[in-house]
Amino acid sequence: MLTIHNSLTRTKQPFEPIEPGKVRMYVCGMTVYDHCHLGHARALVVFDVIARYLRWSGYDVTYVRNITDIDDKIIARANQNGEDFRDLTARFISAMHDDCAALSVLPPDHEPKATDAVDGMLAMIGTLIDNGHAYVAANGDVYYDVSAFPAYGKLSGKKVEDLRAGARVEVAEAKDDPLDFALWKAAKPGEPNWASPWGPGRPGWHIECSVMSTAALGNHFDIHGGGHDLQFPHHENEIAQSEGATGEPFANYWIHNGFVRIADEKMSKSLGNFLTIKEILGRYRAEEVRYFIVNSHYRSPLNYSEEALGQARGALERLYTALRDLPPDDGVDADCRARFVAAMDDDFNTAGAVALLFEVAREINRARDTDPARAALLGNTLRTLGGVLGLLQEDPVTFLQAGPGAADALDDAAIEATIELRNAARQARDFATADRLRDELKAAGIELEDGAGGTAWRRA
RNA sequence: GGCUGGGUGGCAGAGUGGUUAUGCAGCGGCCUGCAAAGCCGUGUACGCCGGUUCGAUUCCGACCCCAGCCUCCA
Repeated sequence: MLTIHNSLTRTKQPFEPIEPGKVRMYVCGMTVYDHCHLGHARALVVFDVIARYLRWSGYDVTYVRNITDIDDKIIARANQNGEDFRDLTARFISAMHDDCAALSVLPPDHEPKATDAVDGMLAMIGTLIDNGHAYVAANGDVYYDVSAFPAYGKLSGKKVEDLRAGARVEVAEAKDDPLDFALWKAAKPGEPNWASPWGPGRPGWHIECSVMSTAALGNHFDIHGGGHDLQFPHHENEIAQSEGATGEPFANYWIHNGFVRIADEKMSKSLGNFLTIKEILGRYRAEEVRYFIVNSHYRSPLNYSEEALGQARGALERLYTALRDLPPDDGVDADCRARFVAAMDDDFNTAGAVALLFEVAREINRARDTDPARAALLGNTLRTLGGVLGLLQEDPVTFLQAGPGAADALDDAAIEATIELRNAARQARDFATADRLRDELKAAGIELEDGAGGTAWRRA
């Protein structure tokens, strides 16, 4: 039985989909004005794993992850570059897709863009005005009236009075209440804009997600996810908009992933302490990054460090080494599967699931010589369960020989030629020469392993 | 200040009212010409102080410290 920690209730609860066997899930995606950083990678990977696991568990999953392709930052960046905002966003959407592919993040079923959903936003804003949840301000903006939604604060645990007490003073106050937020922003000169009943303008950020989610999944759906920083105000506002407009409950389960930290601080654009996915992939393999993310619980803070990524490399080497030289098999060991499921069913405990992977690897190594059939079965088990986490899908020898990915001093042919020379020396019991050749390779980053079937090598 | 979530062995990171997490690194052994890989063994970890209990890292209370949100943010 799958249990999920629901941000809405702040408790772990059994997962019961609205429609048996089906899961409808919406996750807030990227605002595309720059390259994705490691924090984005975590969100991408976390929800990718959740979608993969739900599917593997037998659910018919509809996974929607949006793209915010119009907002203040996009406009500012496009102006700064002197280009049309559409060119800017097209470029970064493409870059994001490259990052996703590198990290084995599967495409969602739908990936709606805000600029394609403006009609729906106009409709929802109209409904909110009509039913008294929103108002048109003197400056042409349309605001949501927080006081008309008594449940406001239920997701974030905040009280309206507290928020009002802490509210910052706004310049040029057009709102009735500092807590009210923009649904529609009247166009300023030179800004991209769309026609609306309230004059030309553009949508507020929060309304986008209310509209794109319900358009794809219906008014009431199962899971809504996103980064922990979106919980307030973004997700709180989505609830207010959607429930205010439809009168139906919005999402049943809210899932928020924790941040990536660097030196005990949140990694973010605004702090400027971020590493882009591309930068990291220049130094570490994508699978190492993915392992690093999946090796901790999705709600915990994840501290970035060189050492942690280095440990991911060692861990994956162990797993792939166990997978090497096994006969094919298409079975999955029932006991291992059950233990994997028990971990994942406990609020997607990927760290516990990864621990099980290592136990399977040890069993393979034990059975390898004594019970090859069992080793083969466990090998397929390891590969299959790893695959649910998006890991261990490469050919083991390819993975081990590929090394860290930096430019290599020696190519494969040179390595193999040296190994042949060395083995000839070993044959002649000229161990001094053999050891010298091995030392040369080691100096070039190549580790040798003499086995019954010959000499294997890998880049360390 | 209000509201969230944390503090686990050298590092990373799960979990539990009493019995081995797991990985990386280390140490000893086996294997090996020697290594490597692998296997076996090996670490009196659970922020501090009280309380409940036969027994608490695990429950309760106070305290200290850290991060996040309250402004754009995965």
